[in-house]
Amino acid sequence: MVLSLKFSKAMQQQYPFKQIEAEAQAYWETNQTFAASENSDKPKYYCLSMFPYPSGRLHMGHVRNYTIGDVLSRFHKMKGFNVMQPMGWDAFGLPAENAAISNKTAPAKWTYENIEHMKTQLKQLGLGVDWNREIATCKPEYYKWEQWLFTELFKKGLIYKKTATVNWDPVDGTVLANEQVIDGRGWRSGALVEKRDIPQYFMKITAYAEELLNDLDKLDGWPEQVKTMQRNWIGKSYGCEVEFPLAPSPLVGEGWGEGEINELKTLKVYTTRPDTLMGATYVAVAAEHALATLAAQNNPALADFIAECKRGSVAEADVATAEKKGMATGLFVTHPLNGEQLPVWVANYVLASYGEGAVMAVPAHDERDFEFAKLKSLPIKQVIGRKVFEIRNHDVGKPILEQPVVASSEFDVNRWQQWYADKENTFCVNSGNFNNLNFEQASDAISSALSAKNLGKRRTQFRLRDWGVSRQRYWGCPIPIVHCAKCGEVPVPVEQLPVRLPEDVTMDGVGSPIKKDPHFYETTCPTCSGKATRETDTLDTFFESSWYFARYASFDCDTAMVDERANYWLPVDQYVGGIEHAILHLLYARFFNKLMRDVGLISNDEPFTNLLTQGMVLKDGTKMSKSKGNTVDPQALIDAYGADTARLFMMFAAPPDQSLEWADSGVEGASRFLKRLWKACYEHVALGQVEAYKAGDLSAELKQLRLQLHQTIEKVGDDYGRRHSFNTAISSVMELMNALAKIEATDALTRNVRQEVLQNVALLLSPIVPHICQALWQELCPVSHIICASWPLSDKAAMVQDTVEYVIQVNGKLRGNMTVSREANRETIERMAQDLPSITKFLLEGTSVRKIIVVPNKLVNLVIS
RNA sequence: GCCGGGAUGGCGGAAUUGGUAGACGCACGGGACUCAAAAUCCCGCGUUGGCGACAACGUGGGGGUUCGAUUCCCCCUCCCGGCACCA
Repeated sequence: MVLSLKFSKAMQQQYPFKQIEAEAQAYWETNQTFAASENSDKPKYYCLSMFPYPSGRLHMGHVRNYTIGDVLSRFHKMKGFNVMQPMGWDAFGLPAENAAISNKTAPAKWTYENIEHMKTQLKQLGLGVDWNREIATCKPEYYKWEQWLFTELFKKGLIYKKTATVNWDPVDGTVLANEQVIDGRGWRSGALVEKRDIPQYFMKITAYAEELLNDLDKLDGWPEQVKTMQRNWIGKSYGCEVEFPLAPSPLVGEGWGEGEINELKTLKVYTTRPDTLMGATYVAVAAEHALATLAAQNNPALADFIAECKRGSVAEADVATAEKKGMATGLFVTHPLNGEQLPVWVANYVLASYGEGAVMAVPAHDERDFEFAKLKSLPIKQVIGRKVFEIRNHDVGKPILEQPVVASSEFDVNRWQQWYADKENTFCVNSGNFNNLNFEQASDAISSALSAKNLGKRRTQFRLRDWGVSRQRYWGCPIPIVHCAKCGEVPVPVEQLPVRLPEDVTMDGVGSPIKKDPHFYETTCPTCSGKATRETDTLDTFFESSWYFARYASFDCDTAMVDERANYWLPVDQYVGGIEHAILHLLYARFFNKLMRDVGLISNDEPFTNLLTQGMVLKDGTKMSKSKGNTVDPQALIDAYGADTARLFMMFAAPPDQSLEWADSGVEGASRFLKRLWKACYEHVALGQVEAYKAGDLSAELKQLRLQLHQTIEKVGDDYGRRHSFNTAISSVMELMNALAKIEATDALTRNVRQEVLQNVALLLSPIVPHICQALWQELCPVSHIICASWPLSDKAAMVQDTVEYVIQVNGKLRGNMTVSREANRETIERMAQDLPSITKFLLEGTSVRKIIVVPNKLVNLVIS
């Protein structure tokens, strides 16, 4: 009685979320509950969510991402793992520069203020994060080490310099990001954007293409869709290099055969379809191709056309969707096998950055070549045929005509293109010696014929290109190179690192401040001590986010990029982040992991064992993002309902990997559920403390409740651990609470069962709504603390059922159901099904049961006619 | 354009290995409580026909495989993500 008084006083009738959440968060902070240590007997579990860009305020995507990571972290802690969940800031980037210009502040100041604010917000969410390990990529202690890695890779030749094309705003005189080009114009100036070549540093990611591709097979814990996207991005293909000798031409006049033309005796192309070589009717080169430049020398019209092609953004989506344009160069090449003269065209649909920047065009079979050939009235020659199949009712797909269709009187290019895609059932036609060979045979024969003439050879090609890491921007990590007139490009020695980025700058909107700051760029050569200049470009911000996962393990190490603790924590056991990072970020991080392995820093091959790609949070059908200005501020949600409601709603609204369309309604439902849960515990505790059910004869109703409880324990564990299906976990706990609410009795045994249910509900929900569960546990089990509790085990004995429900179908339609003893044999089940009153009416005279399908413990289907 | 996804009631979603379509929640309608309202609790809620029992239809559209398809196969439409300098 004394106890009951105490509890009814301590526990308020209303659900006081503000007080509960503040108390729980203070408890975790005081007790350093989530501080991770390498000294543990438990298996380690490194749970990492993609760190945020400090844009100013938390958005719903962050709430979703970090709640998912937190649920998994807390669940694994309960399952007995030594958990580390760190947090940090992807702090360099373009938005800070834009904000600095419009707010007349320095990017550093803006960034640090945002970090402070967002950190407060993240703490309000109640994440089980080890904040001791917090990192910000804009701090010299962090970027010092990527500068060091840069110099090491530079010395190894894995970083090199070459020219690359950027978007150039001729009015502002600046390089534009693809995002800053709107409909081919600069977003501030409105000027038509031009493509411009500038020298830049590149990382040789192509040297790792094969391994990056092959190791995808090891990543069983990654979604298939992400691995497929990466495979296609790396794009390994088996094809053939073909050389088309250049025919002499009056257009190039005196220059022909001399000087640079000597290097252009042939036009080299790469094709994945050597079997169609005999169908090539022209060749096309990109506007950037050397042959285009050469042909334009004495051809002003062509020079104008090339200039036109060089207008607009460099983004591949823009290039690939542009209206097809082309111009003949007046040059011809010789077909390497049949000797025909083929015209050389400059075409805007040829990508300069893939293969050789030139293609052989087979308009009969390739859609883009066809469209271009039609536009320019170029010849079209069919070289692939297919056996014709006549489809009759009972012998579908059996070939009845063995003759190929060589030429169609009607122009049926659609069919030809289908045959091109079908490498299995097609063969060459109109191809001289190669007629009747299939794809494999023709590809081999044609490649051999080319090799014999020294005009081509088999080749493996990757679509993946080396990674350009130079940015002509201020708010990024300075590239640690010194340019010396005598010694060339000199990497900054480790003792002179970091090359610090000055933080006290004024952004005037025209170029990077460090490019105009002699204090920054004037220096001496580390090798000869002569006058020299610093590189003023900074690194792509993907550089920082490609290795942060390793730094969390060695967050305070000041002697190396990472230390031996990295090998304890790595690889990350669970990585959680947006699907929009499926290719670039995840590929670069995998690449860096291998680079760090190869310089001896870590030993694992892959950084992320399991990957959960969360779907986008959408608003009005489009991605919620600051740049689109359609964000919903989660702060209002937390203020009005508390973090637990926000967390519960985000987890309940959609499965984590699906996109989630934001809707304000629905939050109320989450809040109502927590209030009901609170009330149920309040009413229970108010009657005095009891033990959870251990033994005793239960009514059918209580047996049923315990059955549901223990089924729910199993389901929720499976939903968290294996399925990552948080929404269904929540709904099954809701169902359990609905069942509990129907039981009103307050006798001792009922109260024991109710205690058991409520205790377990607190445990099951604590990964999702940790604050309220901690408060409820204090009332339900005041002698222990929920943060130390293990994941509950289900009681197998409670789950034994002696009957099974069967569904009865007639011809696949639901017509009845029945309860059958678990021991019933098949004959009994079949007979019982046919004897059901709801079934007998379908078994009238004139019908007969043709077949009975029995799916054990599920259904019976009577097939009648 | 290319690569990868998605589409289920008025809405978010469930159906885990081809086996009861619509769990759970929201919204809505009705009722209880209240002077009244809010909150809370109870009941109903795919569409069509029927007083009803019930029946037919129904998972973006079209075809196919199967005793049985939201689930597998083929074709199409629309929407979303990525496309190398947004992060």
